[in-house]
Formats: sequence, C-alpha cells, structure tokens
Amino acid sequence: MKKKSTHEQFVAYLRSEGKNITPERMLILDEVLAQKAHFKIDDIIDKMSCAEKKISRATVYRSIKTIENAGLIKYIRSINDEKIYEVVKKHHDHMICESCGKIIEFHDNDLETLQDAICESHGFVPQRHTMKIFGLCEKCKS
Amino acid sequence: MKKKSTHEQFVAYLRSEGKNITPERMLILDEVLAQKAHFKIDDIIDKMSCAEKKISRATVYRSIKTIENAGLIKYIRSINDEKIYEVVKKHHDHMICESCGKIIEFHDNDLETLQDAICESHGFVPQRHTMKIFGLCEKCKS
DNA sequence: TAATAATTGAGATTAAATCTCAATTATATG
DNA sequence: CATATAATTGAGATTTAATCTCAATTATTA
Repeated sequence: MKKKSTHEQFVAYLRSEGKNITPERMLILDEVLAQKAHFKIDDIIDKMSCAEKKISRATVYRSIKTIENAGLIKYIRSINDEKIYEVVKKHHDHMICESCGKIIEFHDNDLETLQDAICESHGFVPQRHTMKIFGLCEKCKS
Repeated sequence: MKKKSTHEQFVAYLRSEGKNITPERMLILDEVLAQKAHFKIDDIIDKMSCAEKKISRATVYRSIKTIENAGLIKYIRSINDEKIYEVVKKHHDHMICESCGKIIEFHDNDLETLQDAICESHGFVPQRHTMKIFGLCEKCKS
C-alpha cells in the first residue's frame, strides 16, 4: 500500500469536495512544498507574483486556505502574532526563541499520553492541540 | 507581607515605567477586572463608550496593551482567531470546545515538570508556554 | 463539443489595530 | 501652590491582513 504523495492527497481532497483541479492551485501547492520549514503567506505571494505564470494575491489567499482545509498545512502564531505556516508532517509541538525567533519542533510521547489522561479526567475528548514554549534557544541563552 | 492588589500592581508598573496614572487607565483596569472570566476587547470598548466617563477606542486599545505589558492580562486565540483576554492568575492551560467554544482552564504539575525536562534536553530555557487542546467538552461530546 | 458550474484577477472593501496631532492632563520642581 | 515639561487623550485617518465583488475565464460533466 503506497503512501499517497502530497499532490495526490490534495487532488483527492479537491475531488471529494467537488472543487476543480486548477493550475493555480497546483502551482501554489508546489510553491508551498518548495518552501523551507516555516513560511509566511507573503513569501508565496511574492513568488507567485513574479513567477512565469503570475497568480494573484486573492488566489494565493484562497488556495492557501484550501490547502489548509485539506489538512496539508497549518500555521502557528509567531512572537509578533504573524501567521507562520508549515507543511503538516507528523504531529509535533514548538519551542520558540524569544530572542532570535528560531522555531524548534519537538515531539514527546509521554507528553501526549499525559495530555490525554488530563483530558479524560475533565470529561474532554481531545482532537488536536497546540503547544508553544517560549524561551531562549541554545545560542541565545548565554 | 500583604499581597499587592491588582490595582497596586498596576500602579507600581506604571511608576516603574515612568508612565502617568490616569483616570482612563484606572477605569479601564476596573472594567477589565469586572469582566467575566474571558472577554474581548470590544466588550471593554462598548462599555467605555457608553460609560459615565466616555473613553475612546484608541485609549482602550492603548491601555489594554499597557495592562498586558504589566503582566496583568493575556490573551489566547479562539477557534475563529479572535483575541480572547483573561486576567492572569496562576498559570494554567486551556481546553477549547470546537463545538460550543467553551474554554476550560486546567493545570497539571506533572505536565509542567515534563515540559521543563523536554526543554532541558533541547538546551532550551523555557520562560512561558501556551497549550491549547481542542476537542469536545462534556456536553458536546455525546 | 456545448452547457454549467467553479475559479480567477483586479481592485474595492472590511475589520482589527495603530498612528497622527492638536488639545488636555499628570507630574516634578521651585 | 503655580508653572513648565512631558505624557496622554480623542477623533478621525491610516495601516495591514484578509476577504469580497463581479465580469471574464476555465474546468468539468454530459
């Protein structure tokens, strides 16, 4: 059972929602996947506005939201409250350096287990969570 | 050693920053403290714009930011990305119901300890964190 | 291939938050 | 207490991110 590529996942999502598969959407997905770990929507808008095939700001906003709804990207809020997007891989949380803005991804099974237990004791059914730890990274702490 | 009231804390903060103690600031702090657990800035703006002594929108925004900088209030983002303020009491995290929007505050010492340990293993010095668990509350889960 | 429905681009619009600047007010000082 | 100085306020203008509008274009279905 081969794992679906992100492209295939997106196409499947579009079909399931009765949405059209347009070059604009696919090109924006390409650009998203070509980004470094974390990116802002303006990074994509800038690229698309001077690309071979120019794509408008409105369409970038619309497509990013579609890709987000497809569960392929998500965002966290930076220190300045900007939306910082990232491609959704396996679940992880974030440490954010207050000094240099560096974002460190981490995952810890014990943490997840503990969270589930806490939810259960509150009669709460967890579906997803976000955790951001702010502080100083290795470089900035000294 | 009596614990300082929130008013006293705010006054102390203003003095320490060389800021003036104005009726507008103190009235906005009063209104903030009179709010229910979670409130939006528009709740305060609405109150202040039809209060005995009217205070402008700009001043509410400015004072809320000052009170926030004083460490007396903070905000989390709701499901719709709105800023939801709350008075800072002892540290806690949040569960947010995706169905009814209910916000549950919780605190767990093991969780905090575990977080610190994880940070240490990354050479990261934690200063504060936010954790939001989204899911379904007791009422909405059935 | 034609009919239908969805999407796009460009600029207008919205909403939250901030800024501008003249008028007002708090504070420090003699 | 009176005054000089600096900080703050109000009102509306402005900014910024994001969304909306609608005619023109394009994808999809039959």
